[in-house]
Amino acid sequence: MNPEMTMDSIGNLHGGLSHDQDLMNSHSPHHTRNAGASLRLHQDLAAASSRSAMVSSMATILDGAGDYRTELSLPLHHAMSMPCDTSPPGMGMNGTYTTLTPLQPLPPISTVSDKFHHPHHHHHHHHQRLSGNVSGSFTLMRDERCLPAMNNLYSPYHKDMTGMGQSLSPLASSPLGNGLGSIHNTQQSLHNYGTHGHDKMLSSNFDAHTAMLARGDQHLSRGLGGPTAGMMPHLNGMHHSGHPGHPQSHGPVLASNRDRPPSSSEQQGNNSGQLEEINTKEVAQRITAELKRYSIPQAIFAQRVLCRSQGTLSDLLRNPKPWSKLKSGRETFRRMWKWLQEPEFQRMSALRLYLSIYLSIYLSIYLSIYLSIYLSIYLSIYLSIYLSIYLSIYLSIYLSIYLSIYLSIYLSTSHC
DNA sequence: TGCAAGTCAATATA
DNA sequence: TATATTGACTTGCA
Repeated sequence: MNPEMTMDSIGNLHGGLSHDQDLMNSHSPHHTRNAGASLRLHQDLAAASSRSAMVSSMATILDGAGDYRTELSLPLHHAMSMPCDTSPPGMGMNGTYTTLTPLQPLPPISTVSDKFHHPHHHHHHHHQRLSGNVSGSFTLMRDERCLPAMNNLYSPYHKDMTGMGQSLSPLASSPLGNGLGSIHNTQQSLHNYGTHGHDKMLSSNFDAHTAMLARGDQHLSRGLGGPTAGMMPHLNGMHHSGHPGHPQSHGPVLASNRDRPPSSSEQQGNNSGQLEEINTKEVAQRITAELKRYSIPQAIFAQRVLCRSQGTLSDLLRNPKPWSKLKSGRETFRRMWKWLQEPEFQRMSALRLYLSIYLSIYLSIYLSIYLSIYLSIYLSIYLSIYLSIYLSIYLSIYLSIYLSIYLSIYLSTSHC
């Protein structure tokens, strides 16, 4: 895996944003039910956009997938089962609970802080994005979309994060520009390829990849801070948090905690402190919107991307805790965030691969059962008919012969 | 040892 | 059928 390729999106974590603390604080610690109006906005925007071929095929696949929930634990392809099977003694293996067992500890994002101001990184990150966003990430996702791979994404984190925020952060102009802007742009792009009603997964795959190639300039412009750079969520505003024209209070996904006193736990965990904090509410809203947009069931996303249960994901999406209150749960939000940063085709390819494997297993099982039942019924009917005809003919011949002989003998004797 | 965080699986609900 | 809720459990920390 090419570390730089995988980190292009992560690098976008650095932007001129701040944490929308008011929104975060509006949540009760655990079960405040206020998915609320802002989420509705995302959903409305999602509904306004026509679906791409990828979307329709995803929905088709998912609709036809049947009871995938019961199949999620099947030992599928190694790449698919790896996320949760490779966990140390945890819930999936021995029945005991282990918090975050599938998750490997990530190097703190903040650990890149020492490189952050390095002018060298600042000048070179454009090239890194060029290679990573187009080809590198593709290679990654085809083969290692599982969570360990995702975790591995974070090891090059340190290197590629550097300097990202400097060029990107000024582009972050609005919260919608972060998340929904991305959604809209990509949606429109994909729509150009998906207006012919593709029903098959393969065609969808092709379209998605074609669209990705066609959108290469778009991705590049994202990385280079072009007009579409607002698509990328803002990251911590280490360098541009003070931009006068870009207030930070409009829902950044990532925000700097520079302005707030670091908690004791953060001081313990990171010498440099946690430089960026994910706007969990924003991430939750965007994930919700994306899942709805692509008709991705929570169960699939939770299992495949987060290695969590559907209930956990649902709770996190509906009741995101403020970043400052999260502990190990930050990892889950990081994964959501990372997923959001990936190009659509990467997201979908992972899920699609998963579904295709599932469908193959499902169909094989279904066909085997169907054929066995069909053949048994067919054979039973065939044999019954065959035997009945055979027996009737045999008996009739046997009886006729027997009777004729018997009658001839009887008549001969009686005549005498 | 108690508490909070995080998660799961079962169940309820839309 | 997908999503929301809930109780029970593990883990980590003070």
